[in-house]
Amino acid sequence: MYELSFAEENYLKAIYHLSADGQKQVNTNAIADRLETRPASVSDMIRKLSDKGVVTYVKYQGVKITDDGKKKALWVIRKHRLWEVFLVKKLNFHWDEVHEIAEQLEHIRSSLLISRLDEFLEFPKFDPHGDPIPNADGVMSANPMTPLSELNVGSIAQLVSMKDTGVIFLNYLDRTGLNIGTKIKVIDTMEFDGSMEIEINNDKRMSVSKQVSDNLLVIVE
Amino acid sequence: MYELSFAEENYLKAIYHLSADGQKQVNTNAIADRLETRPASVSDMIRKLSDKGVVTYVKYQGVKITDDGKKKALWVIRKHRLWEVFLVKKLNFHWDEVHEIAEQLEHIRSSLLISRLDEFLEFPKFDPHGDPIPNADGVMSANPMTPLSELNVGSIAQLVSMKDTGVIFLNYLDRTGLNIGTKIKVIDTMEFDGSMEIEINNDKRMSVSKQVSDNLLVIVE
DNA sequence: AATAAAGTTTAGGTTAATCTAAAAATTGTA
DNA sequence: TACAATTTTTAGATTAACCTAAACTTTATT
Ligand SMILES: [Mn+2]
Ligand SMILES: [Mn+2]
Ligand SMILES: [Mn+2]
Ligand SMILES: [Mn+2]
Repeated sequence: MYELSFAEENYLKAIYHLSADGQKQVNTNAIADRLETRPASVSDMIRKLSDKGVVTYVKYQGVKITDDGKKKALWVIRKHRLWEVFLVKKLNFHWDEVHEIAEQLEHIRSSLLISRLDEFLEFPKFDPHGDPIPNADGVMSANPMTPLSELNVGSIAQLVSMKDTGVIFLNYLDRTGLNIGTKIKVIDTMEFDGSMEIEINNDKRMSVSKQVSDNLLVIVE
Repeated sequence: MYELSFAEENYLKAIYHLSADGQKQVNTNAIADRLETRPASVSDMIRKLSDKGVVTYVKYQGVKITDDGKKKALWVIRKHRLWEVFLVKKLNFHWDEVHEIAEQLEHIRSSLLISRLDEFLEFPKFDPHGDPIPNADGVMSANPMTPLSELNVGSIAQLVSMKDTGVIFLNYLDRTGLNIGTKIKVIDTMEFDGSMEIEINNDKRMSVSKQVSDNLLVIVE
């Protein structure tokens, strides 16, 4: 049972992300762009990955990730996202500061470490950017994200991402206490203007306009 | 400002440890032994480290770490030991399971990460093996470890390590409630057999033989 | 002091991961 | 369809980190 090098893991992850969950074939230049490397280096690496059985490869026709490759890519992604949660939830990093560090931490080898970390973080389903965390078997069990505005009265959901990521909107959210991870319960919806009465973190009640609820992406419990 | 590679960091750390805090010169074979590598590889690496100014080197006469090298080694050691504390205190690892994982984590590059981790762990002074954690400037401010047997009556200390790490001894300690971190107060010493009456965690009193107190390493408060 | 043993370095190779430049294949377009 | 543009691969290098085998220094022993 071989182990992938850091570089191989990074390539595999890039291929996975570029392939829309392993469906599409991925072109050499796309990989080179994403990893800020040269197409020639990508060709070299693709040969190696295909020898190891994590991708299939026909010259000049791009690369496709195999089931084994997908499993390995998702394991790296799981580690990356769990570490991001750790950095934000436990070490008080802001969600836009954690990527580079997680890029390093994702390569630490120890499945026991990751299961303990998962437990310590209370089995989060999403990372601080709202991306779902694969489980230990590489399955992303989580529901897809929906705009808050589509929920019915009584629904309980978790804020995981924003469509509008402009400073003005993010500032507004900061002021109101709407952060990624916040629990939201829909108390009421107002027909006439589409605004919504919500309760956040089982505590504070507030009203949000349709414009706001359209831009808040949540996962229903 | 260059950065050391993982391999360079591991060599430098080995040299630091083998040199008794940077005092002594270190021989090629000793480094090779410690890193389970070949003397020829060590010679190669020593040239590189000396080009980078972290060691001084006279052929056939071993290597000596420079002030800059010492600082860099201590930075890696700081990271290693803080991660060990994290693994034991937060992820419930046992102190004898953490070394290999810390050996990987020590190479993660981010000083902000380490200062946040330090804070999260409430600025620990010792790692789970009782070794002192250097501060951000590379200074180990903590008192050195001494065998419990050397303390005077009335001394208060913390159990930080064991000389004998055999299963039989560790089992004995488990049964008696003597764990790493335990607070120990010396109540009395018996001249005739060197045994000691101690109080642990401000609570239970017990007697330990000279053989035991010789093997318990403590830090005096 | 001479020689044997031990320790260390050098010479010459390998593998992983990168690069540039040039060749080859595919794709787009007139 | 022909040819140009784009994409991809190959050829040939480089650097880091290893290795074995052989040469060279230092140290220990008769
Ligand atoms: Mn990475
Ligand atoms: Mn993320
Ligand atoms: Mn290491
Ligand atoms: Mn330790």
